[in-house]
Amino acid sequence: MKLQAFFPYQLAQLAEAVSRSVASVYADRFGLSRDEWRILAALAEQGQMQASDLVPHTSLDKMQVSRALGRMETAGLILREPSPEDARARIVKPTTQARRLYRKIVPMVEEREAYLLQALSTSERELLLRAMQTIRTRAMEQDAAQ
Amino acid sequence: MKLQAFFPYQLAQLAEAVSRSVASVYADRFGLSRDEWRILAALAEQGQMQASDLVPHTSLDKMQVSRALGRMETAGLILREPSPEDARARIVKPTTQARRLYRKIVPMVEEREAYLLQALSTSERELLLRAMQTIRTRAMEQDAAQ
DNA sequence: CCTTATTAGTAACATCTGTTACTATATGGA
DNA sequence: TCCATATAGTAACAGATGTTACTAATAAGG
Repeated sequence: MKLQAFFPYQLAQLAEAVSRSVASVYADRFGLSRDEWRILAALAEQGQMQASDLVPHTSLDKMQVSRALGRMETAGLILREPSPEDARARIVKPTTQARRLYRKIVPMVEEREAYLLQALSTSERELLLRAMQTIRTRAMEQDAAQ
Repeated sequence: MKLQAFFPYQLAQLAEAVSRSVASVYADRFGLSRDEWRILAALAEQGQMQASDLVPHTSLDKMQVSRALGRMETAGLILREPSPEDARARIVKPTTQARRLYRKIVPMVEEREAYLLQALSTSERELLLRAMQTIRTRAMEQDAAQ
């Protein structure tokens, strides 16, 4: 078997390169971790929600969310208020600063995304995204089987 | 911006799902980490080499290689002998046990790989791989620019 | 109600990982 | 030859991450 030709290996390489490329926007320039960036995006898109709702929106686990929120609170990016509906939960709200930061980052990462996909035609892009979805479903089937 | 539709996010999800799926073979069943698996594959394919040569063959950095080799030596998967050509380096050789393990794992991960790609036609698969290569090149351009 | 199970969130510990820097050896000019 | 620079490999520290388990609060069934 040739490792270099092994699909999961190639995919890991690609994902790492792309992740690094996008992180150079939100991490290097704005000091956000990937998890913080995801949470920022989810809150800016969806508005306030409690931490447990961030889990499905960001594909992070609850500990990653809890830690990222702690850092973001310190950095003044979020506020946490008691939930009137559930005394265990707290409502997470992005601050004005967070919204401003998000609006600053979005065009930059979108440009980066566009650049990466620019070499493909529209139909190639569509096929790529469909293939990714298909493969992901298959990959997840297996561990859902446990 | 919709996080769920953001290409780097989707790609990270896919890579994680695929990685998990393949790791369920070499990790859960044989106790290998991803790094150890890559080194095992490189050594089984290419034969003996020194640690620094494993770096380009596995896309790991030298510290990851050093640590994985330490564990693999303990586990009886490799031997390290002084290099006659360079007193700083040591030649890394897979043991018989390692080769046996590798031959056992290969068909299993290949089957898993085949399953993942089975839903695509040959031409779709080719396009996917080409697109992956193209995008990776673009993603790496940027940080090579520093 | 009441007791059992579940959920939200975090603490605490162990492990893993990234980074820096160090030792030993090798290489490449002046 | 000698000094500056580079390379192979690892140690050591700091910070990140995964796991377990805990507290507080809610839900669910008898």
